Amino acid sequence: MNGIVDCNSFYCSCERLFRPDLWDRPVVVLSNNDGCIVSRTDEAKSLGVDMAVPYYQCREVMERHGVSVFSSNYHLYGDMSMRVMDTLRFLMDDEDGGHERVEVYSVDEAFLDLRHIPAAQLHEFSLRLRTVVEEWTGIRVSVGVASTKLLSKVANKLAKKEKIKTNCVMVLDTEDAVFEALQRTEVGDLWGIGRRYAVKLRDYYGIQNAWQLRQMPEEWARKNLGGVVGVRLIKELRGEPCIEMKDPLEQKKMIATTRMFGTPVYDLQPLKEAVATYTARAAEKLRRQCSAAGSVDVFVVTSGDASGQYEYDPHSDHRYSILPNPSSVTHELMRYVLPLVEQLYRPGMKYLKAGVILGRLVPEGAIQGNLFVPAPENRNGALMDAIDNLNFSMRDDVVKYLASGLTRNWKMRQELRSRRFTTRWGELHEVK
DNA sequence: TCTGGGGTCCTAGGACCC
DNA sequence: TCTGGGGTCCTAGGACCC
Repeated sequence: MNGIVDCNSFYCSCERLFRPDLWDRPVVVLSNNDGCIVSRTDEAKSLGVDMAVPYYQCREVMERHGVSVFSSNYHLYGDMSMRVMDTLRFLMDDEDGGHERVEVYSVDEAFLDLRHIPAAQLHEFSLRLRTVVEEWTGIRVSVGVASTKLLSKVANKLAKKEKIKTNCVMVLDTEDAVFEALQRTEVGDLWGIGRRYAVKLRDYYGIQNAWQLRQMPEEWARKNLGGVVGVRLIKELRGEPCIEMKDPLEQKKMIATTRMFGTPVYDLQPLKEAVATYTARAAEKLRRQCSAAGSVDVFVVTSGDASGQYEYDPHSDHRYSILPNPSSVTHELMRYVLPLVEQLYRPGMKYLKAGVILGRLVPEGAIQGNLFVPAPENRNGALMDAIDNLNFSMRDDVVKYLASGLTRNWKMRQELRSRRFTTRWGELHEVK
């Protein structure tokens, strides 16, 4: 059997850890740039605060009801995530590095391979996971268990919907249980069915719930639900596992760093500084997984012109270069990135966002030589190591490239961020 | 004034090869 | 005069996830 553990309102739960006064109060956390709602507690949800809604649209309602609002504090969430995952690995007896039973799927979710747990003990074991994780980390989780990943996601969602009745744990171990769960699951709530497909299924095919979808033939899914993706979805609904546990050592195939600007940018210089900064960040991620990039892609998003258009009507444009030799050295990447910014720049435009995407990644140890271009003599590995170590140990960017700029007026807004309680000495929780 | 960031997988279609 | 069939590789774009 397969399980999934999912933290309840993860970002909000992290904020509550250090604010016990908010324990039963409505809380939300905002995306970068304080743009929209990315996490909300049940209390906020019942006030009608929806997920992914722009902050400015529900600000008034939230103020009226005294909702506590936080900017994203990724230092805190990242650290808490590690603690939760470590706890799961311990409880799953997953420490010897052999076959991995815990697959970290996102910052707040992990799939579990439960084949070693006897069927009769699955429920008790899941309850134990839930209880111990809460005791050790303070984070409450929900557990769903079933024969496939997709079905365990269904179980998890239902467990979370009826926390009191289920104690945040649901095991679908009989045909009847699966039937009932799928009947109660709207098709748009299924993992793999997004907004587009949900509308199509409901309006065009009259399919409302997951059980109805399960009755559809595979060939129909191949035609109308994204090819093999749709077929896999139907099979998983029927209890036939098609989505394997992923190898945790797999490397990323692309690495991106992209940001909205805190305030719009109009000039070339700050635009270049921002993109240079993103390049440095992306290159760090690249080196952390010991890869080198064979291509760089820069994109910008504009809206109207500098005269101040009213409507929000974003347009994006991009340019890319293929590197003669894959590289992971920040300033080598910048040498290809910055001319692309100049190509993209149009005076008088209002820039809202920009980003860098590193592609064609290869393992650093095995960079293929280019027959026609001599490899750079010094690969600057030691310099990059030194910068990475400094920046990592001091946490902030103490060493940076001049191309990244010094003033950084375009940096994102984060006006409501809590302290980095668990990762900064200077921001530790104080007990009086 | 104003809507995040970082990924994955898949398909269609064009260019090119023999 | 007239123009196949089979294959690969690449890119753009769509859909999805959290």
